[in-house]
Order: sequence, then C-alpha cells, then structure tokens
Amino acid sequence: MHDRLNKNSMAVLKMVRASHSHPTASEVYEAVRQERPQIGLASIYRILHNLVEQNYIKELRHGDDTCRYDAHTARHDHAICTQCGALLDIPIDVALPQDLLEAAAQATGIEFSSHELRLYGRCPTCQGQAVQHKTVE
Amino acid sequence: MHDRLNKNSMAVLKMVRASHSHPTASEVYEAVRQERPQIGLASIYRILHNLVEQNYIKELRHGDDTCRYDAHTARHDHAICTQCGALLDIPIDVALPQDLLEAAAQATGIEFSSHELRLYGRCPTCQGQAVQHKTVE
DNA sequence: AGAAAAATGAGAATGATTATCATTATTAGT
DNA sequence: ACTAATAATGATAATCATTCTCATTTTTCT
Ligand SMILES: [Mn+2]
Ligand SMILES: [Mn+2]
Ligand SMILES: [Zn+2]
Ligand SMILES: [Zn+2]
Repeated sequence: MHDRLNKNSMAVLKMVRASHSHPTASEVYEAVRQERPQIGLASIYRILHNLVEQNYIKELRHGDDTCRYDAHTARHDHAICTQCGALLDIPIDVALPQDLLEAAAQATGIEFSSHELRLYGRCPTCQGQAVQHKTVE
Repeated sequence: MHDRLNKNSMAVLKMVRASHSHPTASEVYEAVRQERPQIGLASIYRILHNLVEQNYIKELRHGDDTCRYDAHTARHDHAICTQCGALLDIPIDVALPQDLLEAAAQATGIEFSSHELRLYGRCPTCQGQAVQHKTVE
C-alpha cells in the first residue's frame, strides 16, 4: 500500500507532518517551494492525493471551500471555531461508548468503519477578542 | 431573528423542508424552478444564505466540493458513505456523555456550544453492490 | 547507452460560488 | 392612488480552488 516516495513527495509529506495546523494545498505549496523552488502547484495537488490514497495523510473538509490535510492519521477528533473557522485538534482520546456508535450505525444501516466527533464553539483566540453583540457601537 | 419570508424564499424553504436528502444549491434551483420558473440561481444562493443566517436551515459540508442544506435544525448526527459519499441522517438521538464532550472542549480551550458526530462506512446502497477488491477482473 | 514507462510543471479548463448592476417589486409617506 | 425611497431580483461576469492536458524531463529496465 505504501510505495516508496520520491523527493517531491517526501518534501510534501515532511511539510504536512511538520505543520500542526491542517494546511491547505496552497499553504503546502508555499512552504515546499522554499526547498524545491521548481515544483508546480499541479504536483502539489497530485502528490497530496497520492499521499491520501496511500494513507500517509488524511483530507479534512469543513466550513470553507478549501480542503485541508492532516498528517495525524490515527483516529482523532476536531474542534471548529464558530467565529473564525479555525480547525483544531482535540488533543485527548475521546472514548465514545462503542454501543452508542453501533446503535447509531445500525439506525442508518451503514457498515460502520470509523467516526469523528466535531465540537463547535469559539476558539481561545476569538474568546480573547471583543464578545459578539456586547460591544457598544 | 426570523424575518417574514417572501414567495421566493418560501418556495426555497419549502423545497429544502420537503427534501430529505440534504440538497445542493443546484438541486434546490432545479426543484424551485418548477414552481417559479423565472427565479435565478443567484437568488437561490442569496436566499439559502439568508435562511441559514436566520436559522431556518443549516449548511453542511463534507467530502465533495458542493455544500448541502438541511432543514432539520435540531442538533443531529450524520453518516457518510466512504464509497459513494452519500450524507445520511442518523435518525436516532445519540446521547453522548456530557462529561466527555466537556473534557474534549476543555482540552482544546474552546467555549463549547454544540457538536456533531460523523460516522463513516458503506451505505446500504453501496453494500448491495459488489464488494470492493473481491471481484474477479 | 537506449527504449519504455512514469513523473513533472506550465498553463488551460472546469465548476461552484460570489460580486456587480441595471431593472423590477415593495414599502412608506402623502 | 401617487411618488419617492428602499429592497429584492436575476442575468451576467468575475473569482478561486481544483482538475485536466500535454509536451518535456526523469527514472527504470534491459
Ligand atoms: Mn487533526
Ligand atoms: Mn441532516
Ligand atoms: Zn476562532
Ligand atoms: Zn454509498
């Protein structure tokens, strides 16, 4: 399943692994360009798809229209800021009761294979800013 | 928060409510056109955004690049088919332990306001089809 | 080395969504 | 009802992330 990676692919994988912020394709492009200035954006997309295919990384999508990549491949959950859209890792293992998951899967008829919990709320950065609707105009 | 809705907005809201399949903007457009043939796609997008803003409906996004709308505004969970991408409602209330949710929120520092559980697996339709990788070529 | 196969990157094409703007309804004041 | 002001509409163009195409380059294999 895991093929050997060439230099471009290695550079992309390293960048995604080094980033702890679920980078977008164009963020990966800008970073990888530092090391491999000749690389093209089409290759970034192609390589990211290959890495997903080969289970080196995962693809994430939420509110905005760009998709993000995650080198953290173990099952884990995310928190999404309702104000700025930030996508944060939940750094602990949230052990949801297996029977609840199975009951939910059964209710839809899907062949359950994995799950993700998403929490919504204001992120720490946004909490530090003026509270919505409470500022004097 | 809820303004009065005009005819176009009502037609859009009715369509989203009648559909049980999380329709896309262009699916809404095609359906609403039957009743209001002069409506433009720009109005569909504008109205859908207004309805989201006013909490009549919710916006959902997952794997593909189109966003989907849901008239079911009470908190609920979804199942996503790993083969065809179908987005299905989980028709039961999955009561996750509140302390787990709070611990997860605390771990990220977000001001917890809501959550969604996503299950991944093959949907009933896809299960009915040939099993992946087991077909003879 | 030389042929065949695979990978690359520049640039065009695609497709969903958003912005613009002239026209058409709706509202409020008379 | 009449009119001025305001808001909503829809056709069309613009945007932007992603995908496609294809000539060129790099790698693999003999
Ligand atoms: Mn993550
Ligand atoms: Mn739903
Ligand atoms: Zn935030
Ligand atoms: Zn399916």
